[in-house]
Amino acid sequence: MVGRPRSEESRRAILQAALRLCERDGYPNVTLKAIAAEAGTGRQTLYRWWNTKADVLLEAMTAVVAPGLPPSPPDLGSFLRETFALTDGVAGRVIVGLMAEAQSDPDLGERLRTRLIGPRRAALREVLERDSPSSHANLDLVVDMIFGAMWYRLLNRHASVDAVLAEEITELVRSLT
Amino acid sequence: MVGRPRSEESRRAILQAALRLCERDGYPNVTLKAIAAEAGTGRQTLYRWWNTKADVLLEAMTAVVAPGLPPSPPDLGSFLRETFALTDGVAGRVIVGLMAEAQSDPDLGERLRTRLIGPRRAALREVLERDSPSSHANLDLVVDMIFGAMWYRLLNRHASVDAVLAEEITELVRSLT
Amino acid sequence: MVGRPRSEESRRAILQAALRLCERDGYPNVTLKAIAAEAGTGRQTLYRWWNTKADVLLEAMTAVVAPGLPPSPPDLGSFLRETFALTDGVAGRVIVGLMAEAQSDPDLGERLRTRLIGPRRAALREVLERDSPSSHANLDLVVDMIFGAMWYRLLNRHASVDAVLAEEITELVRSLT
Amino acid sequence: MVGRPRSEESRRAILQAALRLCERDGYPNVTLKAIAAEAGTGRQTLYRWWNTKADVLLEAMTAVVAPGLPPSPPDLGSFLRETFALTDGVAGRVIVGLMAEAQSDPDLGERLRTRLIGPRRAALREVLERDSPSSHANLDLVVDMIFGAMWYRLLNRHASVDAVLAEEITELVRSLT
DNA sequence: TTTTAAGCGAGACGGTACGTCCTGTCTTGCA
DNA sequence: TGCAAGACAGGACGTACCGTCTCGCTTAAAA
Repeated sequence: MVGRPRSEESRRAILQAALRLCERDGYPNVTLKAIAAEAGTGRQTLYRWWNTKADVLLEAMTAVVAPGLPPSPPDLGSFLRETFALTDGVAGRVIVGLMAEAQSDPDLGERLRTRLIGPRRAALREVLERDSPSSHANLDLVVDMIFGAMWYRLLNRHASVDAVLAEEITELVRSLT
Repeated sequence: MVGRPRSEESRRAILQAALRLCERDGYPNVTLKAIAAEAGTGRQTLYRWWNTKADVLLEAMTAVVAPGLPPSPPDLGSFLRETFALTDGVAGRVIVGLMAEAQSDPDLGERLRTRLIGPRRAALREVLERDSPSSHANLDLVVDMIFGAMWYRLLNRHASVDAVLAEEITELVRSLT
Repeated sequence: MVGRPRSEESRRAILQAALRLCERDGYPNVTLKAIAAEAGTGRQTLYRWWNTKADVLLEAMTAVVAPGLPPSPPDLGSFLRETFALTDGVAGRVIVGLMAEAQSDPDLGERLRTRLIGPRRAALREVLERDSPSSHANLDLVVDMIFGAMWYRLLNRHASVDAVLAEEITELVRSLT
Repeated sequence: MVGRPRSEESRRAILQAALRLCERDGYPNVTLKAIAAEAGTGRQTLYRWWNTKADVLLEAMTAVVAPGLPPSPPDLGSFLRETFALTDGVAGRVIVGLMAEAQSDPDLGERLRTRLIGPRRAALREVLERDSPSSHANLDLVVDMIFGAMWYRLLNRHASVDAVLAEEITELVRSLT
């Protein structure tokens, strides 16, 4: 038997409620109970489709972040500017929260790499290959150092992740040529 | 009047128990209750001297990590090799857990920067100034990119933080000259 | 919407566990934690339906004591014999514990009077009115002195509350005629 | 060797602090910790001389109540009036609290009977023997019923323990003659 | 006069119950 | 069969009090 189909309305309500609460309370202070309450949905409905808070927000992120990214990546400067712009606001807080949670949940780490981090690495690689052919030798290292600087600042908050950083990195990479 | 002095024995037992449990269960799965039980101490004793799990482990880290670091930093290669070596084992797991927790606890973030991250940044800066004078222009950016690569790999686990990475970074920095 | 209904099974398990522990350890040594554990129930389930240990045992008493009492009270002698018989065993210990606790909890005192003590007073009054019409003048005082003697002995334990006491009181009341 | 003698000042401070807190917070809400703090004394000093809260207050009562009682008991009416007058205020609350606590502490019950309840029973007996010789037959029962009515009202609070009650009891006892 | 042993206020110690919160599962009736 | 509601067992949270244990300091009788 088939029964009643899944409520698309509930799904959207849950994802939006999750983002709203992350914005208001910060990722780690959000609970599944609160998400369900905020979404006006039953708790079981949430557990039926996702297993953890991280699952919910990972889906919310892919639904939100993906559209905001350039389909065919332009030059390094714009790529970094656009990427860094996305880390401002909820998205940044959530993705940092997911990364933090992944430290104790290897499966989540795997999904994070596959669905969020990996594609961004590939995109940066592509841009670098096209834009700065000389750095080919250690391309992966350069990718690590660029995104590393971003993550390091996002986590440690000793400096901001903004257009200035994009410009400085672009210049430094150009000097590698 | 003075009252009974703090038990140094309990203090050490708690710090060691905390590290032991982090090694066994992973930072986020450790509870203050379990630390007290493992240390054979009362729960109130723990709360008397620390407020949170993060406080306990921050103190454990400064007590453990500090002695393992070179007092006067040598050349860049050895500095990175020794630094990266420390991230292997419990210390790495704990410091990543602390960083994750700091995302929702600004005060912890501040203490982390002051007591752990900041001093390491200063040390790396010093090494770079002495070792690679040409990179002075963007010294802070270079520091961000080096430690960024380390953090990025520690968190995302797409590659290891080891002597090979130290070597590759050293070479790349030399090419900036 | 309705939600899952209350578990009648848990309710009974808690009431019985409470009585069992009172019998084993004595009313004041029973804790809500231990009741929940003994009943195999969660602590929150207990707090959902009752606020205090006294509430649990007040309900347990009304469920246990009420059925053991004569519906239409017979002559004074049998009334006292049956009433005194109930004070033997757990019921006596629990009701004394409740009375003791009511000294620091006025609301509990009120509930005790309404649900346990008051009805017994009314019943004794009725018996006296029918059985010893001459004592009408100070009926409330006589009630106080009869039940007072019972409580005084239950609390101070200088003598037992048994059929002998019932007989002696009956004779003395008859002599008031 | 002898060492420093006990501080009589601390002893008095503790007893007074205990009574003060009983008046303010009610016997069961008073803790030994709070008594020590209120008395400005160390906690160990308290434990050195008494074992429990009940011990402290039992001593406070005998020191306070005893002087307030008639050395050679007069007629029944005045005896009851004076006795009932003592139950008003802290003394009543404390003695009820002690009686409540004695339910779970047989040793305390024994001390209570020996030092407080027993002497009062003996005094009432003596008064009755002199004042109402006819009730000799069941003297103990009459004592139980008189003090019982008092205790019953003190505990259940359905009526006050005052001069009116003293008068009513006196009349009723006279009618037994 | 000096010892010396006990009492003193202060307050940390290991332990345990408190009442609250969230987790993941379950059981209702309605759609 | 999905869904909102909400009760269920379980377990960590941070707080309070318990009775015990050191501290450094009095205090007064014994040496």
